[in-house]
Amino acid sequence: MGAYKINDWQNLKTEDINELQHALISWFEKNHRQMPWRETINPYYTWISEVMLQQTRVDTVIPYFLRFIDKFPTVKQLAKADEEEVLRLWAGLGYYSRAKNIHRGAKLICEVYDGKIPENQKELLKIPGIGSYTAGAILSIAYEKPAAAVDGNVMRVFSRLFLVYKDISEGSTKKEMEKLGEAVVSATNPSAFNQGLMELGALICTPNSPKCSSCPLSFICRARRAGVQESLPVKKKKEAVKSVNMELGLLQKGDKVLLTKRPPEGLLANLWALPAVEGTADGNAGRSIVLELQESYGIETSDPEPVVEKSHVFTHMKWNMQLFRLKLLSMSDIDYPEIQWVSLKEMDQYAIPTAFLKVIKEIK
DNA sequence: AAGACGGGGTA
DNA sequence: TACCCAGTCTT
Repeated sequence: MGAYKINDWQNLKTEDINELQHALISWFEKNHRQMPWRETINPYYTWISEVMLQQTRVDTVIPYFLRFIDKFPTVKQLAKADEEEVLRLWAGLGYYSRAKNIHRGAKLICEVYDGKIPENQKELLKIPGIGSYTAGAILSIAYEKPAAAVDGNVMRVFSRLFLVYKDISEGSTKKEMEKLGEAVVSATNPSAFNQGLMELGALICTPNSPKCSSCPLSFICRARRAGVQESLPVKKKKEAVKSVNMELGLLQKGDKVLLTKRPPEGLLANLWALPAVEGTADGNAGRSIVLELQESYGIETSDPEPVVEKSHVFTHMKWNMQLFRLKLLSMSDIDYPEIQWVSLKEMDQYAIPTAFLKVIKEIK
């Protein structure tokens, strides 16, 4: 069985494409899951939900989406919000640059497009946080335009349907998949077609143990015919995660804990967290965090007392967190906006990443 | 082209 | 533990 060549699809018969479209769309109409952003057609809802869904599961997104549109029902209200508030509603969802981008995007849409989300790819791609996938999703789902919306699910489905052995982690493969997506998308119902591909990838054409016996497209699936569905798509192995050592300081005043706002760039940017210093795990355990608090905020403390050591694994990084209890001796009178004493009850008023929330709650 | 960037589910 | 995922931006 030879590898599929993408150009083969340009030779596909119109009837075959029609058959694919019809089978997929009718399957989607019958079998799709209910989601809050599917109840009405609202480009703002499509935009917010698609950004939240980037690298994130539906079940995780739903409560965040509902809170978000409740607080910011329109683009204009989002544009007027404080970034701090946007970030607070995003806390726990991960990839926090998405929150920053969506806020910047709302301002741009209000300033340049009078609060209306653009209807063409060129303008959509100018909005921070919208790349080729999200632009295609908005065009097809919110505006019924026959654009491709190719994400990881769709690449998996395509690689199996058309027996594509090219590595899907390569940029060139994604480009070819998008060409393919444009070639096969339904002109009459691009929304159901694109969502159908993704829903199929999520429910039937899963990464492991695909449920081919329930698949509405098994009759045209070349991987299924060849019996190789389990070994597709081809994807380059990821590098091993690198380890990062981090010292955390635990300072308590009554029932309050000291939190610091993280720097505006890099990991967990702009979120509130325990005071942290990266890159040290040596014989002088805890010394760096004492120094950091002294130099940055004029906080004098007693010697560090080890409390707990925890590791937290991110996608490509393993944090080794060493937590030290520090007794507060004195503080300067200067009011630093980037440090706060916060009680456990007040924590939900701050954008605190899950990794830190877990540590803090464990201590209390 | 490669690296940075969270978190939760699953085996 | 290791791998997976409804991606985008920066370098």
